Amino acid sequence: MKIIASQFTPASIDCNECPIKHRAVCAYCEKSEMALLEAMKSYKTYAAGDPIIFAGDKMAFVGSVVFGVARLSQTMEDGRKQMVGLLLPSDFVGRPGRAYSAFDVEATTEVTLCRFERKPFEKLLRDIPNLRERMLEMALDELDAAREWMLLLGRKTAREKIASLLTIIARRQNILPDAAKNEVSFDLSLTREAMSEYLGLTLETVSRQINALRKDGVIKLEKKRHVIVNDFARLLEETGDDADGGFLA
Amino acid sequence: MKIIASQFTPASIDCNECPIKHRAVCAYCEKSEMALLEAMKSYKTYAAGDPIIFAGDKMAFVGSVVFGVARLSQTMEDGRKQMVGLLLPSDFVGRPGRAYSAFDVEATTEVTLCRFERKPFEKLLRDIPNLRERMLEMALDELDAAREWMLLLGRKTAREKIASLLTIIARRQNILPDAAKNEVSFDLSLTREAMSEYLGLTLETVSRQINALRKDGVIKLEKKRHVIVNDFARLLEETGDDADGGFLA
DNA sequence: CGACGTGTTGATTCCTGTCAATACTCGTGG
DNA sequence: CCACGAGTATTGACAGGAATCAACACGTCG
Repeated sequence: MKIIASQFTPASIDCNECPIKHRAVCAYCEKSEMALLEAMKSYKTYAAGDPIIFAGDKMAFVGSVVFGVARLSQTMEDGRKQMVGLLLPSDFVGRPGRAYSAFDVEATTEVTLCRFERKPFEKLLRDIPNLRERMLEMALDELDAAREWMLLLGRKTAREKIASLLTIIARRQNILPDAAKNEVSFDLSLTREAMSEYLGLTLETVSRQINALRKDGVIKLEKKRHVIVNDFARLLEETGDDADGGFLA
Repeated sequence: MKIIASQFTPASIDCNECPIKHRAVCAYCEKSEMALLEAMKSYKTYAAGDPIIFAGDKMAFVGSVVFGVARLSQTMEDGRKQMVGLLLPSDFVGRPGRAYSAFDVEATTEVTLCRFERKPFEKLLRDIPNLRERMLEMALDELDAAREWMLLLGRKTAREKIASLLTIIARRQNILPDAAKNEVSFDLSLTREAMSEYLGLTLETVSRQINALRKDGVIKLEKKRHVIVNDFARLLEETGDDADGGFLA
């Protein structure tokens, strides 16, 4: 058995110290409300590749991603697979008001969840306006993201899809380019296969297009998973999106 | 100028008589809460093809589709276009908490909206828990629908896409097949072009695949826009989805 | 070292897009 | 009444981009 970092993470975290407290579903809660959540939370860590929930399974809990990357996906009978959600720290897992999961949830890297049993959480959602408000806001944000993703899946070329994914990952890691230095670098926490599931491509096409972008000088690669972008504006052009759309939003 | 039906529809509707009162955003509201909404609502009708909001425009209002079909879509600089929402009666238009629309909204058929000014509506959303609860529920439902749609866009073949769209339209018009007679028929309120925007295809491919399904005896056509399905189970097989997935949900 | 997971690269196929010509439908106006 | 035109839909020929099938390279771990 591999030794994984989680074995050294504390069994629990003080909510005041929580790295996602400003963006998670609890972000708007007041002290007294936090106490209610804190009383019922528990942490669980999943190894990279482990399933968290299967589609059709009973959802006993919901929760927030604290560390790591998880993904939401759907699989067709013949094995075709499409990722439909990329869950980074502060993102919410599970759907209140629904007993069974419509999607598979898997850990992509090692993932730590802050979990709540579904039923009690749903009660808090009814009782705490601040919680429900944040939940609504997050759902609407995800809906917007899903719709951007639909444009990518339905209309973009393979090259544009790759460029778009790279900018999305760069943005979500908050490694936005300085006005001063236009260079960014970041890790792809996804394998080529995971990228292909995200983009609706085969992993071969992903590999080819990444290398095409490299050959064209749009990106540089280090160790296959680390990307260096010298000219972020150039990468943005390759996405097919409006030049400035992403930054004004 | 063409004479349109809307010129004969009443300027306002009593909420008690509203055809969407059980499913719209106001569905959970009590009498006193309905009164607040009723005081601020106004109706507006748009002709088929008319824009309702442009992406980037200030959103002065939000509202519910009462009659007709509208669509939410995104356009790339070079004209590629992807529909990202199909809005049928009771569906909500606009995003509370956001001043500018991220998407284009257009009337596909003639559409009547029950509109609320955005700012006052947002205040009610804060004040009326029943309203916020329904709003959250609708947002989560739309998110699930968007994720199903992503599977369609990313992984399904053209033929599967068409079959899927037909079942979606049949379901949303609540023309589910009787256990007794397995035959359903319904109108496509979408042009071939609108279908292509929904499915991430060209209109030529849509036309070809519809006719392929017809030649294979899966569907029959009347007047190009009316579909008759003799064997709904057969159509479901063509979608690529799990045979029973849709019905258990 | 060998096995496995991951990634790259090549040859080929085929589905869908593109370009183009031709019907069909429905109003409008001569 | 028929001709005309615009919008919608079908059909064909062809091209191209991504999928498929297959071989091989790289790194890590046992």
